[in-house]
Amino acid sequence: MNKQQFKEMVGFAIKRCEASEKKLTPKRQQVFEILLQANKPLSAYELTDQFNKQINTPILAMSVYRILGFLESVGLVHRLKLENKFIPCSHVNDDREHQLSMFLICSSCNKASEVKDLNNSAKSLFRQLKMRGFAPTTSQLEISGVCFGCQQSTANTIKRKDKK
Amino acid sequence: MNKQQFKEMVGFAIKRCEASEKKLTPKRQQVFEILLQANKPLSAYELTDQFNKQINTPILAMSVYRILGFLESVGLVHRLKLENKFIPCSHVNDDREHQLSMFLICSSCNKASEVKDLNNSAKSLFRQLKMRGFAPTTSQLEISGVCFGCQQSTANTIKRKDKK
DNA sequence: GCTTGAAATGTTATATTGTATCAATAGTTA
DNA sequence: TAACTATTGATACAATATAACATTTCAAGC
Repeated sequence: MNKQQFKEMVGFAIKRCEASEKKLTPKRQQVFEILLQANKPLSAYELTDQFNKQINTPILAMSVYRILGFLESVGLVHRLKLENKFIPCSHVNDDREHQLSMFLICSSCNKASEVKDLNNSAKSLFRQLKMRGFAPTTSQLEISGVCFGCQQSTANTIKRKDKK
Repeated sequence: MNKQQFKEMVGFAIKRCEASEKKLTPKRQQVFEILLQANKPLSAYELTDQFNKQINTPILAMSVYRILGFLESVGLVHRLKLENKFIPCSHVNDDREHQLSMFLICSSCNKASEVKDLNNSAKSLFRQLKMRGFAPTTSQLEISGVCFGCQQSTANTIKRKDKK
């Protein structure tokens, strides 16, 4: 994430909080910023450690949990249940209500990306379930796998091995 | 789950372990049976408590974790990440390799059911992702929502309220 | 200015979930 | 029987998460 994007995201957070008349206090903003900089999901405790390394007003894990709860409640952060970690919501410049997000979690590099429900595949899956009597409320599908970059490097590694 | 089904499931577990040349020890079988009887997902500690209520040879949570790990490794138990709980695999009489399971978790009654990927909806979702560069390895989709039974009772409750 | 009430944060304690480690035991094989 | 392996016991501890109450901050109204 470059500086420009970072600023955009922070600006979005400020806007979002103003819109819902909630306060983005310094610590709340700092927690959000650390999550942005991390570039991968962080656990609450990893976040706490990072906070205390970077910022001179110390914070306790308890507060981090509360702040993460707040950020989640205003839709700025998502909690990944597969890993008990947190990532910032990626929908800057997109105030539409979150329909259905998918989180693609790479088991190789541990990064996660939030993607839209392309082709409404997930939506149609949910429709199937509904037709059969189960009414989904999940708004978040978490899928682990291997991202494009890691597939490439694995392929290269194998190639190199072959050459020997 | 009736007695007949229960016996079938236990029989399946025995068969499955024999097939993979692993031992289904008494405790392993008892843990599996408790999970069957529970009729809903249990956490490792809930399972431990239940075990110690029902069975006179006490067990520690540590052992329960190990046994759950074993049962998972032979495909008799699934771990639901959404809730950190465990349920028995429902695929009795079905030795095919587990392709893709979906777990429908009711947030009202807390029961969970494992369903097949009807219409290959999930499969086609995964295909979409693969085409876009992400290779899913998840074999388990967890979806929370409200089951049919609970939808009915909620509807009835609302009706009753309306009458007043 | 002061006060007061609500929201945020600090602080401590504790609950819950999960793993590491080494000892003891049981079951199997030579 | 001896020796090896797998299983389980037992203790400790790590990691994740919440409860409860105290303190601070800060805006609203006097």
